[in-house]
Amino acid sequence: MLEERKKQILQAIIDEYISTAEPVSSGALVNRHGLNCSSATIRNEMAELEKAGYLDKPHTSSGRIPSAQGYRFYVDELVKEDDISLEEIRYITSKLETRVNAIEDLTKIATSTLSEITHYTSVAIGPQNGFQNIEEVKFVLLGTRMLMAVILTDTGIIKETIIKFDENITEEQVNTLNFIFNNKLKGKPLEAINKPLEEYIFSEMNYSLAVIKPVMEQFNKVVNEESKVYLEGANKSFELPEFKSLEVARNFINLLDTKEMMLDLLNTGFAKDINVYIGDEKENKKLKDFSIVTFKHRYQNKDLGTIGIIGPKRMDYSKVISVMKYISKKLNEKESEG
Amino acid sequence: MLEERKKQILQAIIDEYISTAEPVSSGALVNRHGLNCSSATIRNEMAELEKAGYLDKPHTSSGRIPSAQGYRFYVDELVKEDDISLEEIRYITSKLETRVNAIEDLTKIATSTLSEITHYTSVAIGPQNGFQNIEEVKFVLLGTRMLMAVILTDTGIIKETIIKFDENITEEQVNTLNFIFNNKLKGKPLEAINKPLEEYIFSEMNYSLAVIKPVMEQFNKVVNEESKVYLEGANKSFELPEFKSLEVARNFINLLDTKEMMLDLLNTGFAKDINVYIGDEKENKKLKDFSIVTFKHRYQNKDLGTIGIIGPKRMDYSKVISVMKYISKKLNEKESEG
DNA sequence: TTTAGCACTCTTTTCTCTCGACTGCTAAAC
DNA sequence: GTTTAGCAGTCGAGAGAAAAGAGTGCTAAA
Repeated sequence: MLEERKKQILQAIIDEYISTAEPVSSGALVNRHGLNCSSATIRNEMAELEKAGYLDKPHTSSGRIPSAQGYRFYVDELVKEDDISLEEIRYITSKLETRVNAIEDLTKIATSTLSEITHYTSVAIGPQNGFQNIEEVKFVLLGTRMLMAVILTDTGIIKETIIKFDENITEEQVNTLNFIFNNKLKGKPLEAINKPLEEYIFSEMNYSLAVIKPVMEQFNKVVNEESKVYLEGANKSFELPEFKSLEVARNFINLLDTKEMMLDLLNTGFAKDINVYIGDEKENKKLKDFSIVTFKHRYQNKDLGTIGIIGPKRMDYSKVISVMKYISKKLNEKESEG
Repeated sequence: MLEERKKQILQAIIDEYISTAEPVSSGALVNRHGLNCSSATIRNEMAELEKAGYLDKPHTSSGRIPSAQGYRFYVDELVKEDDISLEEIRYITSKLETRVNAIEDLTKIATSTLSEITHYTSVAIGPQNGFQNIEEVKFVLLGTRMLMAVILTDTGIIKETIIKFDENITEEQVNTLNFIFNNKLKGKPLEAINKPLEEYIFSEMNYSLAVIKPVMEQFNKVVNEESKVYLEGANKSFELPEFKSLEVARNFINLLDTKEMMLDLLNTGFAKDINVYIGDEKENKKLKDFSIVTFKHRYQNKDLGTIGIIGPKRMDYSKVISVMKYISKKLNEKESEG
């Protein structure tokens, strides 16, 4: 709907603003981007782009900055999705080739690599419990009054928890627990660990309450606990000019430090492979100065967690999206091998 | 060595500065603290305290602020060690009564409680591996090609790790592993997991390399991995006036974000129960504007980790030290019970 | 030894002025 | 019809000056 030249100019303005963080003037555009017209022509076009809502002006006699709508158009239509160098590809590949034993470690490596390459702050959370099925449950006696329970799910995520008892536990009791829980839970979603199960075991199995009660309590905790938030490169954001504003810096810290907020931000809205939320598109006032880009760490359509970047609205979307696409692809390949 | 009145005045100045963050004038002291003399007298005393090195003056016509030496004297001689209310005692007690299964969880609860009460940023790390002895090692088969190894130490810390294999593992092999490792490691310090052990098992036990190699690799990782840094209330610090300075804020973020630095800060120097490092007393330029107060989470002289507070030099030492003392005591009682 | 009083110092705030960067518009050129 | 040169007008950033205010140090008296 925008004429070709308007698109070009809009792209040039946003690119310029992304790299300088300063309002962009008509003169600067003509100088630094190969546009075949004069600054006066640019000024006319800019005025129209502003009228159409793609640009803002901090004050009458200043250059233009992109509006929220401008960024949105840029992300939807103008972004380069292969803005990634050979060197970066090599670096990512080498990082992701690290042999890991726990799948969460792979998410962590991907997250820190993402931050290293983009120089923004990256975050990750594990998968939501809801979408995981139990493959196996194992109880192990530690000492005489302590059990470790290990729950293996079909995503490869392993949850382990420790259960303490007031009386000694026998090997036989451990075996019974193993039998009961595998019998009832194998193949079921994690949510099968709930009150009805507890009641069933109490009544039908007629099994010692002193043993089963602490186990169920702890299992419930594991199922209901929030996933951990993994954060990388928080300090990098503080080098950016927008963080000179105390309010912006404080909002940022607040955001990162509020686990519920991070979980909420990373857990909603996955219409596309890569999802971009510009400013307060997520209806969160604290986000007004920031953008969030997320993708799901997936394997065979199983959710292994969410990885994201949180940075200034003026973030290098092309680079971030390109790198994410590549990492996402590599993660998938990696899983398939092993 | 300081006359009584000088001490009183120094205390009043530091108390005042701690609560206002503004240079303290002679007038303000007379008004707000019950000193039986005029502002002129105070001015004379202040001049002497400054000459003796306890106070600084930002500029000729301003009030005084404590110098590093002033804070040091305050912490060593003037601090109130029971600056804790009944309400706070109740809150701490209730928090620490939470039944936990893993000891690390207790450290975490203590850390977050500390931050909640003092309103400063608190940090914690687990114990150093060096001081722990192995009580038991257990291998558990998960699926067909995966083992979980659990190492139980005498501090109650449980380390678990996952080991993946390229070929199937039999129950018999698991039993052999359990036998070998318990045999060699029970009662030994964690560091017994090292090259010589590996070589011994290779040569003397003549046990399949395909099995033992991944196990030793993963064990080595566990023994050598750095402890996790647990952080609570980073955003609270940003409400403080000193964080209006961009440089201070940046240094702070940098500090918290650099794991090695945090480990270093929390792992050295435990002459007393509670250790206070004012400004760059720890020879770290980044700390110039901050103070750190730490204590060891101990049980029967076993190190269960370190808990600390990192805040502005102008921190409420009396409150921080009092709360820490109480939490430390409670942690000890708690362990003794159960 | 303490205190009142006052001159002096230095910061903070406010105001004004100038400089410079851009824009928007008009009128001419293509 | 579109593009461009030119120029008036707008606004912010920065420099300086001036005034206000907070506090000290010193002197001399209590």
